[in-house]
Amino acid sequence: MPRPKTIDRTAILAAALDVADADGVPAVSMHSIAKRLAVTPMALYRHVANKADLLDGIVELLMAEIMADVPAPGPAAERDAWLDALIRIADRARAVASRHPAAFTLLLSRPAASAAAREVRAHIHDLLRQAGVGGDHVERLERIVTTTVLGMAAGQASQRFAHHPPGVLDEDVRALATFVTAGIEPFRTPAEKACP
Amino acid sequence: MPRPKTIDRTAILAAALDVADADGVPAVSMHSIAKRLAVTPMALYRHVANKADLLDGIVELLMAEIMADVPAPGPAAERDAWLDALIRIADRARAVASRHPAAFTLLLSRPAASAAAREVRAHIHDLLRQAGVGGDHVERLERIVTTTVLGMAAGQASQRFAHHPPGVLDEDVRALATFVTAGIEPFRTPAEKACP
DNA sequence: ACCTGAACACCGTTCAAGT
DNA sequence: ACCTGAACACCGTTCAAGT
Repeated sequence: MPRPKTIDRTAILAAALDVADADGVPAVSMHSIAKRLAVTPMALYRHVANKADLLDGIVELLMAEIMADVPAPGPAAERDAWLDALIRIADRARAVASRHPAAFTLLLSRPAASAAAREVRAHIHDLLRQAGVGGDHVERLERIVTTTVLGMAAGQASQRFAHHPPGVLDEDVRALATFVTAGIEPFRTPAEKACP
Repeated sequence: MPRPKTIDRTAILAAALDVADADGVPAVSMHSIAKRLAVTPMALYRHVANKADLLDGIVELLMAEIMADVPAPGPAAERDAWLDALIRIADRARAVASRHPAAFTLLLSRPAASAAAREVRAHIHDLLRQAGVGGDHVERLERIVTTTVLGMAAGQASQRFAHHPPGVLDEDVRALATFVTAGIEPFRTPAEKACP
């Protein structure tokens, strides 16, 4: 006579994200999550392999949240559509970072091997190809661009740049877009380059 | 009759870095460090405020190691000297990251407010000014460049990019240099720009 | 001044047991 | 199948005590 299921992996990850948002990543523990779900710590091990798996689950959740509502890249409907799409993903990353400032740091400290992470990578590969980036540079450039965008979002959200005056964030975002766009330029096929 | 001093902050931080290198950041604990120093955990609290202070100390150590042997920027002895200097700092960051892959992640998750961190920042500010970056963009661009360089070094060292084929690291480094150089370009004064 | 010892609430994870 | 309970070694940090 099997018991009714009271928790599942989704509920556990959601609770973990709640704890991280409320009390920081160090407060994320099997005990604290279990308490929040009104369950014994050991009950979690039926749905989560161990704590590392749990943290990776949070990363997966954040990645999925970044990609939510981002349409798959069409066949380059308009010229420079790739740039708009890239900026939209960066904006979403910033939004997610400000909603989950503490948890967001995990994105840079853990390998991004989940399905959601691979989806984000594949998406950006497509965009870079549309931008005319040569095949052997696509993955390399994706790593660089992703690191820069996620790193800046994490840094702003987690107060790593606490020393700099607030209120200039908009300008920071614009500068980042300019930086990334110009940084990609040398990797695009000559046909796309312009020099007035 | 005061006791002879058996440990100091420097020894504690060195031991902490050893533990992180050997067994990962999660293994860095007051107990594990104390055991390594043949001392009671409580003995550490005379030299370190708490665990957060200890982790910040590791960041300080890594920053100092990055800046070791990097000469202060002279008055722009040669044109494009700034680029060589910037690349040298990035190379040193990569070297430190590969020596301390686990601990290096801390650089991106904790505020860089130590004296050593401020020194690195000031150094890069000077280099960017030499490159002709306008005053109101210098700090902004330093944050972007630092995030990109440290983020890539951390990602490579900590296997965050484990999915990509090994052995292409040299090409990755060259691409990163190209990307950063081109990304800075739009922020330089018109006099320095060239367009064949 | 500097370190020890005992103690606290908390942590990840195990094993065996209950329904 | 799913959860509980007791137990383990470990964790950060306190307080009072030793030299």
